[in-house]
Amino acid sequence: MSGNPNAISFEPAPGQGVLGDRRTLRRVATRAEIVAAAWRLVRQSGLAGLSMRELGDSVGMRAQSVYSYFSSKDDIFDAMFRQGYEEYRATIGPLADAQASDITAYLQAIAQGHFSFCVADPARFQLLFLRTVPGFAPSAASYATAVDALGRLQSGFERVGITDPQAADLATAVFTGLASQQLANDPGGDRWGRLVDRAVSMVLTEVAPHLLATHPSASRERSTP
Amino acid sequence: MSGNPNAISFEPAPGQGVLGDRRTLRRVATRAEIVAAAWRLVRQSGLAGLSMRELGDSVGMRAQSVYSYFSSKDDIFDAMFRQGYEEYRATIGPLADAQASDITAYLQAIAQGHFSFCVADPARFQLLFLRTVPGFAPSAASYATAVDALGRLQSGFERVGITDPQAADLATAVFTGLASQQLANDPGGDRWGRLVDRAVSMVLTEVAPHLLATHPSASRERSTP
DNA sequence: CGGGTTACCTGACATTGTCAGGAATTGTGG
DNA sequence: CCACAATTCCTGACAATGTCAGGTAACCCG
Repeated sequence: MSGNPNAISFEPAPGQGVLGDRRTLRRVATRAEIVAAAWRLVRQSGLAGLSMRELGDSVGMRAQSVYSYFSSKDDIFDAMFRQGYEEYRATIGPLADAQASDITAYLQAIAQGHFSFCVADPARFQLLFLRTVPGFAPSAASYATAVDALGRLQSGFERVGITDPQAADLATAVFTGLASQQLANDPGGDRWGRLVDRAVSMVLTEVAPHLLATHPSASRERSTP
Repeated sequence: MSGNPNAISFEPAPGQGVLGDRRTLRRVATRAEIVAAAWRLVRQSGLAGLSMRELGDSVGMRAQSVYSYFSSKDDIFDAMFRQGYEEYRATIGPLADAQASDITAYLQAIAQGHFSFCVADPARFQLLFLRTVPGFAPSAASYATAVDALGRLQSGFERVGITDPQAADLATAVFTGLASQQLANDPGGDRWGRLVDRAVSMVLTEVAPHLLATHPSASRERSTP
């Protein structure tokens, strides 16, 4: 069973000593290299433009050899999906953990971070948030990563008083909707990006007006013509 | 030049009399039949799953024969894009033209219509609003149709006092964002659909509070636990 | 230095969008 | 009515795709 070429393992064979993971090390490095190359290609040709041949070329091997690292193209997307959400977590987490004295400023930082993350890499946004790749569905493990990462957003919302799940859904829809519109209708511009702060105050007024009332000065920041 | 097989014309040859559009009639009918079949296939296999062979089969011809009606696959997407926005116009137009005595109810009808239209056909939503098809970009004519259709939404917004372009952008982002989240994270459910009315009142409060103030009873509708 | 695992390769297959060229159908003018 | 012209649809073929099967060379351990 350990010789099954279909079993893509990137953990050392069980029962093996501390040594011998020289190969394993090299293996995970190559996997990472492939995923990095995939991101590179995807950024310039779109998600659907990712070609196994090209991917192989860009890491110096034949397309078929990639299959000893990933069981299929979707498996590569899965690794990208996971990594994308790890990046997301790394982006949003610190913002969500930050000082939240000024509710509006706090949520603005999160919303801006979310928006920037989305528009910074359209292909990534499409993979993580749009579920638009032909037959791709994340594996359970990758999905768990996604849930965890989005949980950080959620907990950020909670800290500003958005505890109602429906309110949180509304907030994510607003912020993700801005990014989506930006990418679809004005890529490279800021037609929707400049609305983020306004959207924040809109959402806060809707879902947590009581908290805003205690900081009446906070919602005035966008009134510079 | 009139014998150029690459020229896909669905207008009668210039200089021809009133008769002789028998062929032309048949031609546009077949084109429509092809587009209809394409929608059917796309609805069950996704946008990227549309195959020329399958499409040909489903209208009773070979894939290559489709090329005498459409110059390429993208050309078919273009026709679908156009038709999709004509449907959108037919959906939103009447709602935008309706009586607008109760501002909130009026905008709710539009928002619900928009949302229903989006989630009714995920493939269509993707084609019209997400711009996620590999190399596709709408032709100038189809784009004009889209602009016109979206203009109806815009004019609906204007009738409830959303005249600021930025406010309109914000509103479309909110409503389209809800649909996008619904399709990506809870297809078939209504986790985001039930937030539409709430989103309407949120948007109105943000962009046209003065108008809401004159109808204070209108924004109370969602307070049923 | 053997033996087994691993890394990569070549070859092949089905499927894709699309071009080139031929046959059959159709509508029109003499 | 019939020949000409246009159109409709076909068959063949090409390059590119994702992926399977099987072979060879490199590595690591005892």
